[in-house]
Amino acid sequence: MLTERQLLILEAIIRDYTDIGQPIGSKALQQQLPIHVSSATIRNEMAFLERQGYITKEHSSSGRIPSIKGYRYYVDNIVKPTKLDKQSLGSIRHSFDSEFLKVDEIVEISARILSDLTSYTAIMLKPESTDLRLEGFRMVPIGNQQVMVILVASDGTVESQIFTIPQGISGDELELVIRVINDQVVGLPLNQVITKLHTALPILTQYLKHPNGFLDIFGSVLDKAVREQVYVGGRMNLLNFAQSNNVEQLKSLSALLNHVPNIDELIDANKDVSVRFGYELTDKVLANYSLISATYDDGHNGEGLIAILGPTNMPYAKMLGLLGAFRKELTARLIDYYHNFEG
Amino acid sequence: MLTERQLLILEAIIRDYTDIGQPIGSKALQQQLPIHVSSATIRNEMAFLERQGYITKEHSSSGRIPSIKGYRYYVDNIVKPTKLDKQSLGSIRHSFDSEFLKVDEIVEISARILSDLTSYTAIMLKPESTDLRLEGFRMVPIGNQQVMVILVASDGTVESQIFTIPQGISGDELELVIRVINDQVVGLPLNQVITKLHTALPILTQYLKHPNGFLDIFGSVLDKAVREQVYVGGRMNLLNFAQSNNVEQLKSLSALLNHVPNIDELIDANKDVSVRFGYELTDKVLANYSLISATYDDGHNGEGLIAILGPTNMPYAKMLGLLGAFRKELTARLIDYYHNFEG
DNA sequence: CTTAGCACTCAAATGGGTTAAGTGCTAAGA
DNA sequence: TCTTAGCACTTAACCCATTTGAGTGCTAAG
Repeated sequence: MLTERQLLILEAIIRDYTDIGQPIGSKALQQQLPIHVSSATIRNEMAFLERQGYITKEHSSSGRIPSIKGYRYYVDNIVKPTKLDKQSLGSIRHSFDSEFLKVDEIVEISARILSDLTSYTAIMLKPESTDLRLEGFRMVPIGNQQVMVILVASDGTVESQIFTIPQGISGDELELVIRVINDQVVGLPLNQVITKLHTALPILTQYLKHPNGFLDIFGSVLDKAVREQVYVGGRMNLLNFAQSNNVEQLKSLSALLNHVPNIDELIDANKDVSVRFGYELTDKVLANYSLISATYDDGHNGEGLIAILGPTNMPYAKMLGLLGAFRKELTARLIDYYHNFEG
Repeated sequence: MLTERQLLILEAIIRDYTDIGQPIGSKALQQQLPIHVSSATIRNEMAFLERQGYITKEHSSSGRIPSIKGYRYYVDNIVKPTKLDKQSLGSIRHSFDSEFLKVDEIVEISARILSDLTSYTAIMLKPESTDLRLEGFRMVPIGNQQVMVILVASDGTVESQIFTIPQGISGDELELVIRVINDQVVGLPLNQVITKLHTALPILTQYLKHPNGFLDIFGSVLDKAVREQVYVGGRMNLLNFAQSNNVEQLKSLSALLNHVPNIDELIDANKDVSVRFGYELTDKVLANYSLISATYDDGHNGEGLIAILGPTNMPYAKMLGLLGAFRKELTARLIDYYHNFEG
């Protein structure tokens, strides 16, 4: 158990270190602590904190830096999220303002807003759409030989795709295709639609199996609607915080962002907002980095994920405040979205 | 005028320098030149080339590196584009394979392919769509309160947008809107559509002017179709070739990519494939870098632009070969696209 | 015109000396 | 028992001189 003074010192070390990025010495601490003790006393306390594993040194005569245990203790027990400033809140709301945004776009925009506000890299996961059904199907003639195929899912998601009608299919045949699809697969869960079209409707296969035909269209469009999608904002912000002299590391981080793995490992599912340190993860690419994540629930699908990837020495108080507020705004915006759709 | 031997030496210097990135000395040249002369002779020739301004030194006793004049002479007079290898050609064709791609997607994919094949950064400009007309207009009911608005341009471009019907507009009123739009603005050039809707159809304004109403939809959708669009592939490849120790420069390059300026200055419009060196440009952000660009013509719109941004010491022979071949493939793909649309 | 030979140049690497920030420890004071 | 002044000690960072090696220009002979 840490004394009041030790807590003060640990917090000050972390706050200073996340500010200036340099090891913190006893004299620097002395000057800014609210209590007045000599630097020798602070050194004693620091030695204690080091024995307990909360801080560490870069070399035997350097100042102290927080250890992972120290960071962990700080984010779990000490930190108070900073209230988000009016201006940032305004810019979040402004970005969500348009009524025409689809869920995908809202999530994508979110990644950009977050990376802009933090100068770090933002990762957004769209909620996994389980038990979606195919609610509607339209086919709209566009040009001589083209139609637009439109699929509407039960959550209001709309996907569309232009499709060139193969030579030798008459209008009547198309009518038939449309009718059968409406009768047979509208209402089915999305993941059963393709199977049903493949197996249960042999009568259609002569049209459906045409190369590059309907089945491909359906497949790719359904895929788009169902697939768990990851949006990354501010990739280039890596340059702000990653060790820019180590190009190899920058590249592997960048590669990681293109293929975000093991989401479950990256978050603490028990909390609305959680902090994971790269050192705590098995994948050592993320050592030196820290992931602050929050879940959000749009009320219609599974949980989505918001995450900020930054250096281990992030200003956690500010980031946690920002992420918490953003989480609320996003959830409100999504609920509003579905409200519009249903109302 | 340069002698045969001087040409050989200049070419070898450039080839080696683009390979290894180090100044080239007389002995290294001696070993690989097809002619057999002493290093002293080569030194004499190098001194001559330096007096003429084709090569230069980093310091008084270093090997030689090409000057901009040397690069310019090389790309204008010496270089022979390397034939693209079968494998790369295959991967280009494979990426263009799907029949369902829209022009935007083809161009976007192009940026990715090019950056992957070169390890540099690719910039693609969609042809500016002048004199497009609005060829078709559809409105498809989707949910209780939503319709999908679909606009078809005369080149086959299709843009769509979900639209929530304002409260208090009846089905009959919507019918009226649709009919008037079909009668009055279908067939007009895209850039006149909005004006016409605004001014010449006061009868509709009560519906059209509704907050977040049709006019906004039309505006944003038309905008998407007309706007000159820039796609950038391989931003992260900057890390491969930009001076990675200079984070500031990386950022300004990255910023440049987000707002590609003065296209006309960047290309030599007289050639299918051209090379511009950053040092030749007024904007000094691009000093040290080189832009290989090619135009392409889809036969329906203005010219589009393909460009590769890399270091000044790029392997030009290979890059020119690649870009030339890519240009052909892309043009063929686009012609095929429009053929499908019209056929 | 070519080439061997040689003095010369300069960046990069190496290594010693100094500085400054910071520590741990000890002994005295409250 | 806790706090503090004092001091010896450690180490990265910086500076500066020296060495090394790759490469050049020039000269004189073939």
